[in-house]
Amino acid sequence: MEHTPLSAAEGVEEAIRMLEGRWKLVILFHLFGGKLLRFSELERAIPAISQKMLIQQLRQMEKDGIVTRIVHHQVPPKVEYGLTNWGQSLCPALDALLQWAERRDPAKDESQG
Amino acid sequence: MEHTPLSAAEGVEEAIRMLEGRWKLVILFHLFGGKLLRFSELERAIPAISQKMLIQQLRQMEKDGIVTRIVHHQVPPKVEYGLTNWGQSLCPALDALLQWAERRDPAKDESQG
DNA sequence: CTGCATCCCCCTTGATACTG
DNA sequence: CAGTATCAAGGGGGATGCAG
Repeated sequence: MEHTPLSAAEGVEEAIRMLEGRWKLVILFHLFGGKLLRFSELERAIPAISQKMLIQQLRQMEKDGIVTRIVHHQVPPKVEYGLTNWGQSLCPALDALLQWAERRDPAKDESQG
Repeated sequence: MEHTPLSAAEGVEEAIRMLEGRWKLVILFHLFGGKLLRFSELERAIPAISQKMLIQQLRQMEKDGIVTRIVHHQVPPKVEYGLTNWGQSLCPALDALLQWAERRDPAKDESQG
């Protein structure tokens, strides 16, 4: 099955919505590599984010099947967040995005035709 | 130069901001392949977008060096939009994103550990 | 046809305080 | 430690009207 620009746009549009928001990608980057991070660890890793935003984005991504939430029933509470297989599979895409981002400075050739 | 998850997040974050918004990716998809589209053609290609959003996102991306604006000084006015080389180089990233998006349905294995 | 300006809504984000 | 509740602010985005 091939994808036309139209249908491709449709498909990606949905994916994009899952990644939208000011913090999701940042969170994902901290989770890549199969790392499991506690709520507080993520908080410390991303100082600029508020608890509300962190939990909100996390929940959203969990609902979308990108991240998993692992609850350890103990005192004090311990909850870890990681990526699902699908979430892990986002790595190539994000990496490509990173490559692109780094192409900004060098060899910037505005002429497109 | 290697990139830590932290610095990678920082770099991509800026790239992401350029792609953020409900319509930018959709617009980009219609422009991939070196296609030049007129304003009205883009409008028709993306019925759900308003003129304001279209021109706004276009301008933004032009400012960011992703798209080029080609004005034909004639009557009636004719303006075409296309991708810069840098914009074209986004293709792999978007394609990877597309691959990811299409992995949703098949082989969906939530178990991540 | 192309593009900009204005008004308006409301969702996202954010700051703070509180609970289990 | 983890998560929720509430209130306030800003910007994204929609509808409409106007101009070159």
